[in-house]
Amino acid sequence: MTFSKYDLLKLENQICFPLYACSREIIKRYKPFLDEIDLTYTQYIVMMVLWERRTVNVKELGEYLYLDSGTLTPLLKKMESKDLLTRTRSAVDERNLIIEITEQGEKLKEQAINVPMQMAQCSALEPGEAAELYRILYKMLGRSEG
Amino acid sequence: MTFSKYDLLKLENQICFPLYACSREIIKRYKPFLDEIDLTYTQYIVMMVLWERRTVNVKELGEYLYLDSGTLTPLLKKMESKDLLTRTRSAVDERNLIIEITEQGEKLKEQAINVPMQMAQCSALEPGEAAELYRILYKMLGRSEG
DNA sequence: TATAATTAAATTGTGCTCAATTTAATTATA
DNA sequence: TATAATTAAATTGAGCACAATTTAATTATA
Repeated sequence: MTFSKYDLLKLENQICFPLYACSREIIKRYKPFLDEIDLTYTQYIVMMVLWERRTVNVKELGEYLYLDSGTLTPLLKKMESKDLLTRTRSAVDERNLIIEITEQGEKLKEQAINVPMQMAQCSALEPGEAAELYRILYKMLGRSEG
Repeated sequence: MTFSKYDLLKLENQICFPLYACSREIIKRYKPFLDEIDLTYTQYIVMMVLWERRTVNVKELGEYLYLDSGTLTPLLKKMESKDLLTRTRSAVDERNLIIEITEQGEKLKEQAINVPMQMAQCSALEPGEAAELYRILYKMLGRSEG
């Protein structure tokens, strides 16, 4: 077996590529389940934050989800028009936009409960592997946990 | 500690979310290095295939990269206009579009060689962790290797 | 061998994603 | 307290990503 400096440029030697491919493949697997509750994947993770916290501002939301206002602003406007959340300027500091879940948004949680269960069926990983994957990914993200 | 059926809906209990976030964060880290050789990340992985194989058709390329013609067609047209590759219908079967690397494209490999080296500096993972991550991701993708 | 079925790209339309810039509000400083 | 610096969202523009449909070529079948 001989090695070349070009080996580093082979697709099979990249760590980012399977990460990128895997992320998109799994999001595709979510699609049929998310279609049933009329959410895109990005809308779904926004709802996850709101189901836990009820209220959050755009900056915090962006930090949680690693998304910026260029992505979030139009997304949140669309979700507001779907009556999943409200957008209100903070009275204390008008630079901040406060996102709050609506009753409709809360209700959706009951239907969404089936999504992670259905997705779990799709995974080919052993529980230990999933845990290890989880740990490594959060290490890469530079957080100790979620 | 009490558990609820809603725990499954918490962002911190998802495996897809850190995958999705991590993928985008790493691609962002590539950007300054890829800017130097005037490639986007998607163009970079197309070039990786061409640096290894010189020639490939769109269907095969899509299988390697998990991308469809809706993504690849405009991408490849742009790369053709940058003189990185040529697009030619197969004489044997005109449904197939043959992508071939140009001399320019070959030359770019010399500059690109620095990209994986520079990226390696950015990684916070131990070699063993990177290997394990790699193994698990390809298992999820349903391939034995890259 | 006409017709039907299949296949490979291209096209269309929707929805992110992000860098860079702008706008408006707040805070720090001369 | 005016002015400068900082901050949070919004805006703009470029580039994917993908589902669904269309077009054109090839293969299978009646």
